[in-house]
Amino acid sequence: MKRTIILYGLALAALVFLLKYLEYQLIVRNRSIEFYVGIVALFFTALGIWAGLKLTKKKIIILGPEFILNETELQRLGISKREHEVLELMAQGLSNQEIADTLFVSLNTIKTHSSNLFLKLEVRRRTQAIQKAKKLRLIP
Amino acid sequence: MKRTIILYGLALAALVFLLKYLEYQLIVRNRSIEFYVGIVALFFTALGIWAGLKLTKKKIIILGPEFILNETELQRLGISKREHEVLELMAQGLSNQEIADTLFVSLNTIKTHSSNLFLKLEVRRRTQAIQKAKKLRLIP
DNA sequence: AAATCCTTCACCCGAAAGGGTGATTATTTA
DNA sequence: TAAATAATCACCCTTTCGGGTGAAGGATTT
Repeated sequence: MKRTIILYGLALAALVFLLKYLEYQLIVRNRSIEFYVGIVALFFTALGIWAGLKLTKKKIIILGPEFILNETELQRLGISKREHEVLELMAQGLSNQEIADTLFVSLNTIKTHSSNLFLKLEVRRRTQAIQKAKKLRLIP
Repeated sequence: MKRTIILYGLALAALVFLLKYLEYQLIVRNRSIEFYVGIVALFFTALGIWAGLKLTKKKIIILGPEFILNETELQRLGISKREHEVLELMAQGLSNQEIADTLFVSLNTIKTHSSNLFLKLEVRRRTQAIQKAKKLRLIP
């Protein structure tokens, strides 16, 4: 930030110098006004681009990756709501028994859901299922 | 992109108009050159800022989150190189047997490594280990 | 009403994962 | 040199996972 302020100061100093120099040139030599105006235009266009870059850089870096559920893929794979719930809890590192307790159903039910999930996701292990589900943006 | 080109064209047209207008003003009225140069400077600074914004916007949005290994945390937890390797393969959804085959060691060795990993990461399952390792930026 | 889908649960079995203990070898450190 | 650390492997045992099959009840669709 300090550097930015210093550079702005230098740019203003350059502006004063440029104006005085052009004024001198206009008297000594005989060139059209457009020529000098063109130079000023070029100089300040460059200055503006630089300023524009400075202004945006930091703002855009703040942008974090936000999760948007890919419902299209969810439907394409035919994953039901309950299966999706199980998938989410699975991704949170819960065991089948813990998932069963969380959803108030039996362990066998969760086993059925997870087996169906593996078939639909075309994987063999829960770690792979989590990986693939994250890749397809089915879970955060 | 088309809009940008059109706007650039409009800006150039405005430049020509501005120059001619200033030329006329310089003859009819009696103002200093600095005044007109100042106007041009302002105009092109604004134009430059706008151009700068246009140029950066799309390029910077492409920036994805890049992985920087948290070696401090790695040392704090006392995770060795080999254990870290196993952790990475684990996160890729490989089974212990597959990890053993990849690293050309026995299944028992991988079991030892993974057990030590779970102790150091204070977790009970590999899914939790992967979760925690990602959170601590030990793996991508 | 019949077909389909979702959810639930059960049983069996084998494979994988995880916990504990102990041991060897090489490298590094004190 | 002795101690500590890292990597390797083995054996035993329990828990968890995953595959296969079957089935019952409810909701939706045809």
